[in-house]
Amino acid sequence: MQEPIHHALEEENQLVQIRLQKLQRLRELGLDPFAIERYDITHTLHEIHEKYEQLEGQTVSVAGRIAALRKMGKATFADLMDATGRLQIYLKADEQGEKYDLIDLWDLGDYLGVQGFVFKTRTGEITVHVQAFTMLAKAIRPVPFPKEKGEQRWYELHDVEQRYRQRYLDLLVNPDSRRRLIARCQIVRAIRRFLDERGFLEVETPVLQPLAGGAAARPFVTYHNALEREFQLRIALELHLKRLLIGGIDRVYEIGRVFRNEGISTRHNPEFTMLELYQAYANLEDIMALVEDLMRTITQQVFGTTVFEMHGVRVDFSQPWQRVRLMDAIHHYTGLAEADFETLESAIRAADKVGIHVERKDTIGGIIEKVLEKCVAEHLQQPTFVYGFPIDTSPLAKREPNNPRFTRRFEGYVFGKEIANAFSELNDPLEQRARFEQQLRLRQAGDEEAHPFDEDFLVALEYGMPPAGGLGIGIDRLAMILTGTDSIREVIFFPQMREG
RNA sequence: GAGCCGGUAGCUCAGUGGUAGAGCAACGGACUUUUAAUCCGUGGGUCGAGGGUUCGAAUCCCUCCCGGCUCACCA
Repeated sequence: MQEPIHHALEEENQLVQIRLQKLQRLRELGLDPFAIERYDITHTLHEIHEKYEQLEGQTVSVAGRIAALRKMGKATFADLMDATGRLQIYLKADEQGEKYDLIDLWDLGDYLGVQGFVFKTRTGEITVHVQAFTMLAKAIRPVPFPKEKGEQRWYELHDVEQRYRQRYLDLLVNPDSRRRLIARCQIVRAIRRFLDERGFLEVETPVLQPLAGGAAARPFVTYHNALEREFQLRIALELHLKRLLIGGIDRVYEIGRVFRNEGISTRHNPEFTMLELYQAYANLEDIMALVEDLMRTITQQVFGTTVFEMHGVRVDFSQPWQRVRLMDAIHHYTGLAEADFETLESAIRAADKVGIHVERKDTIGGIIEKVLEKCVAEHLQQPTFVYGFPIDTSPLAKREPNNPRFTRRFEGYVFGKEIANAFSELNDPLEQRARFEQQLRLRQAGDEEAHPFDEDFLVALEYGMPPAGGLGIGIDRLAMILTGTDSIREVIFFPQMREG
């Protein structure tokens, strides 16, 4: 059953009723704000501040939402807000005549276009002295603008649930949220610019796939009516981008949404954004250098600094990253030696020593990665590449030539959190087939999240893939780290919520 | 999925068995360079939903819904 549709008009809410009456009054006066289609502005609100020296005394036209309103008898001050900032406006009763009474029909949140001259009040605030004004749209629900003084705010919209469900209000009234979410978009833009300048081609690959591969995760399943078959939503970008590498696009990337049918938490949203890139003729060390360069460049571009701080830890992305072999890191932080992970039995005993519960489906590599997550990751506060991942959890990476139980794969850690995953990509079709077969055995043994066997991809590989380095970066987690937040929901405009 | 915490006015929050409150916002009034404007006054509530205990429930009990945190899951 669908819920009955609620119209604001039907609401008992007194605050809404009052605003509707004001709207009605405006309409009776022939000033219907919703009849307005355009309003010519000469400057953004920020530009008035920025170019004050030239604009002083000049007539300008600006528009924005009323974010504060201070009526003091026959003089009125209001703050307008647009995407670029805020600006005070000033009106005098004797200049406005009977139009001055229209101010009584204004509410916080209404859109106003004004024309007037720029001046400074005696307290020094840059202000537009309004000669003519037009309401451009009305808010018929109260917009919870807080009281502000400088950086201080009172009665801010705090309720996390409301902030996520009604993100538009959060953006409007919480400058921190606005900055954080915009920063995320700028990070993506900076990454694109960085890769484009280096000759990478941005592509789009299918979201609907017969078999979602390229990662270990449970997919969402959907159904195509005309084809009368199920499809899965992609869980990674990898296998299609490699097909493009095979097709001769030597530097390729995609920034796209992937979907994993798993739990929701402060670090997990069922749909999230991945960057994956592939560079022909490059190896793991090239990708490390690329990550260092990428992080140095985008932090400088977006934040104007390469220095970041979180929970009291300072990192500087202008510096080279540390490089440590995974098994060495485990030895360093747990005392466990590589030899302790030779067999499944010994690996289980080793995990037990450091208090890690091992599940039936876990492989040696799975156990090693658990040790990494539980015992090592938290120590990797400074930017660090951990390399040499176990083969059974890295079915798409080349083997280390001298140590075939491990692969040419690294993960990048910052502030104890993984933000990058890269390999020298496995391009041997025979070995790839064997690795998929191994994954198939894991799946048959009950590991729902083992990599699926993708015959179509193997066929492509058999036509020849160049040696290549590949990289995956979780954009959301990168944004979390660079904006200093612990919740993925703070860097996603509309995070997944239960139906409320 | 488990544990803990929370849901009261538009917003932020008090209120642990006895007539639902405060600040801000709203409304009315005063005020022609204010800026958390100020001053005087007024209205505003399905206390998340349902059930129970009780003379009496925002408050105690049960069930459910929604959210947060932690854990589990999730490379």
